[in-house]
Amino acid sequence: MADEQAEEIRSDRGGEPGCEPDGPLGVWFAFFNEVGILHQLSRTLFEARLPDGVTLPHFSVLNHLIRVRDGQTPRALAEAFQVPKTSMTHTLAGLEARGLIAMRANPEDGRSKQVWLTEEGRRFRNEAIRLLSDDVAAIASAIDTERIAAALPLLAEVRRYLDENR
Amino acid sequence: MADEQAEEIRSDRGGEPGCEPDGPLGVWFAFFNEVGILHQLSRTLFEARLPDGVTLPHFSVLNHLIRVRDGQTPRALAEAFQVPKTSMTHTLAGLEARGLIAMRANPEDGRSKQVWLTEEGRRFRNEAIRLLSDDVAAIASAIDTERIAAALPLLAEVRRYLDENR
DNA sequence: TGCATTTAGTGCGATATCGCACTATATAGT
DNA sequence: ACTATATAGTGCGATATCGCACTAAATGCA
Repeated sequence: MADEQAEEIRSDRGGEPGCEPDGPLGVWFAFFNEVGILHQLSRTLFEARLPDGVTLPHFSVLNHLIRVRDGQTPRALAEAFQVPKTSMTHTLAGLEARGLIAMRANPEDGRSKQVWLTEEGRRFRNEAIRLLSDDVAAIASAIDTERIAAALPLLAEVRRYLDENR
Repeated sequence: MADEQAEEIRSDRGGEPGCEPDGPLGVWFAFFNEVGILHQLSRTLFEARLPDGVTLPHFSVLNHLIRVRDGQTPRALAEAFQVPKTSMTHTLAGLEARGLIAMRANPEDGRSKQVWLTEEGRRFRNEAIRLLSDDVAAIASAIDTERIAAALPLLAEVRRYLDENR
């Protein structure tokens, strides 16, 4: 399995014009392929550790509200995670149903709401971090975190480019 | 938006034990966050270019059958992309309905099938590459592809680790 | 050889994702 | 001030994702 994917990534068949994305294009296709698989794997891992019914988008929103700023609008959150508004609406509904957030009218915009963490939401997020820590620590001890840290700016650059050119 | 995410990634709040994943753990959380967003952005971009109803998983399977090997089993494909069997079953059903693949009994295993590209499937995949090329080329001209190529082995390493330790 | 256990693919149903269209509100231009 | 246009959030419905359970076939062990 992993060998087949590695073969796909390493293969350099060249030759057929227009059929095989090689050179720079091939690199980028491989990159996005890796991203897709990494996303799949990490989401599966994280959701296995979170309580039943709690998804990665749930946790990510809670984490974002804590790390970045509480009281953000659904629109801002949707943009932060690059998901459609309706997807974010659905995610927030799940969080609100669990009492982890509260949605209140946005005093600066009559069309809008602000998403606020509840005390339960804060506790929940901290507990989630604890639940995820062992696995993440295991990854950190198996793979050189310095290299990941060094790669982050590049990933952010790609993200920014895609965001600004969509 | 991008600034908020950048702030999240760069922030190093330190201090509260057990509440904030910092140091190596924080780096990994940031990494997986980037991966999730990149996946979202790339999927949206690619699916916007593909014909209506054709998803990234559809294209990815076709591409995989061409680049790696035709005639693979549903199980092998599900493993390659790290998706559940039932998800792959659904994806393949969509491809077969469009006449892009044919599923035939696997002569080596009575329980199994093999997924074969049709001529239409090959043509379709080549056309899809063409449809995606302009955007990917634009990305390649904006961001140093060498750096992406240099990062690929690291991404593959993370993928391999997650795959082997799930 | 017989049988317990495992596995491949899928039917089925629940939930997540997300586009379309809409209402209410904000913004921009005259 | 008025109005055309844009925007925030969501109802609704279609499709994708995926777990559970199952049947049929394969594998491993005594």
